[in-house]
Amino acid sequence: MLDIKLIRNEPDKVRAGLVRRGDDPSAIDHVLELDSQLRAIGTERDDIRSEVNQLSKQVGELHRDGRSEDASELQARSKQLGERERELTDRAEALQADVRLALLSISNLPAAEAPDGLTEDDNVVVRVNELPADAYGDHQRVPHWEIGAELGILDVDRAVRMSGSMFAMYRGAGAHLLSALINYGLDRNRDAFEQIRPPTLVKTETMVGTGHLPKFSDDAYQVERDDLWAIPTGEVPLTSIVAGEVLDEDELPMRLMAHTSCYRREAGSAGRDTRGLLRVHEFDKVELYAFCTPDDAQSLHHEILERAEQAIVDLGLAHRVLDLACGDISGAGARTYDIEVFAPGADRWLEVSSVSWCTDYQARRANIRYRPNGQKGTEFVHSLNGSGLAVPRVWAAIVETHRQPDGSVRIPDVLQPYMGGMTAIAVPS
RNA sequence: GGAGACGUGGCCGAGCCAGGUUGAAGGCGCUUCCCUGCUAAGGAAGUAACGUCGCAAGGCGUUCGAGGGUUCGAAUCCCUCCGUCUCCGCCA
Repeated sequence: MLDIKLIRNEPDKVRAGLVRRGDDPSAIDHVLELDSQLRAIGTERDDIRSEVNQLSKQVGELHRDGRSEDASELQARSKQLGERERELTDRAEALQADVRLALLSISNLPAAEAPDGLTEDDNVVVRVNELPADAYGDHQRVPHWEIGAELGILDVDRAVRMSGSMFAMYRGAGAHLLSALINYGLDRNRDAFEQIRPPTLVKTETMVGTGHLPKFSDDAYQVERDDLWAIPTGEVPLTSIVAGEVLDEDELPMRLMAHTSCYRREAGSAGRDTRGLLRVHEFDKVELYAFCTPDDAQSLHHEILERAEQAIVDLGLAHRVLDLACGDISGAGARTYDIEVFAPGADRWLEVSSVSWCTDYQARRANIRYRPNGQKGTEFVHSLNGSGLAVPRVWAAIVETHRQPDGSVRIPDVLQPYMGGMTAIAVPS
């Protein structure tokens, strides 16, 4: 969430930022109104509390001096003030909740460098490593679900039978390719990122802390009986690792990565992209994450982007990088790059990574701070996240791109060590 | 799942079942200064976060796992929840 002080001091700047996103700037006026009421009531309440504290202290002294009789008048007055105090506290708490709610619904301000525009058509293509349309042979123009069935490496039908639509099951070399991709994704970042294997079921308050609730409750799987939620992304536990903590500056930047399953109900996209692996309820992902000082944020942002991008390039896939327009950046982000790979069989670009710089927006909500060296006090950290590798779509792009005229699928060189030296997945005889 | 013990400031650890100058003793760590060929040792002072008011100095408020309750007043009493530890049971 945004800093209420920023909204107070520079409301026009905040409004301008929201307008760039296409959001309604009047939310700011609402917050300011609530905030000024809250402060007025808070001041009055604090004054009364102060008086009650004074009186109580005096009562204590009287009791100690053996003059308990003289205390009753003070006690009566204090009790009376207490009623008023309770009243004001109730109102203050209600207002506080309102302010927080209003604040939570306001998105992060886009970075100055983020491209203008409100829709995905305004996204700026930063880099393309695209082959001409006629570079793909007919053998590559086969969708992965057909290839998967032919080679016996992807069994959607049986997955659907046991779990319903939009679930998938990998078999044999297909499953091997899946685990290879995961290990490949982790190993390339092991030089700088600490690997985490977090829980994938988390408490309600954890989901709230990262902003995935209540806003996206329809899109998350809930285990009601135990009040747990299946994580929609590794970002949830990774953010929560240091939630509420004050870090030493020496601990920053803190770079974390995790391979987790991710669970999404995809409630808003029922009926869309239902074929194969384009959109599934449960998928594997290697997530890269970093907490850092504001000074380091932009260079880290580019580093994570480069790591995610290079992983795709080394797999021999056509890809492009988009600098998202203000209106297309998700709520917590100030600037986001998307990486898309081209899947020739499905004949479309697939988003495989979204690398976001969240400034201190996420940290403020999750209350993650650090102590700047040589200064007193604390500052909120900046947080960055990006998919190192979203497995199913990359799997799909590999299978389609590297399909050979004889129907076999060549394993990219960089993955062969992860598959016991296997160079291709052959057509069953 | 059953029985018990516990949860205090950056850390350790008093206080809690005698509720009132306890935002919290003492120690460690850290910062500054003094002493000192260097270092070590020693001495002095300082050392939470957040909110709010104020140009500032500073004032006020909140926080002793979380949330409620009792009271003029709660780290201290009561209730609920979360977590940790020990024992028993159960099970990968």
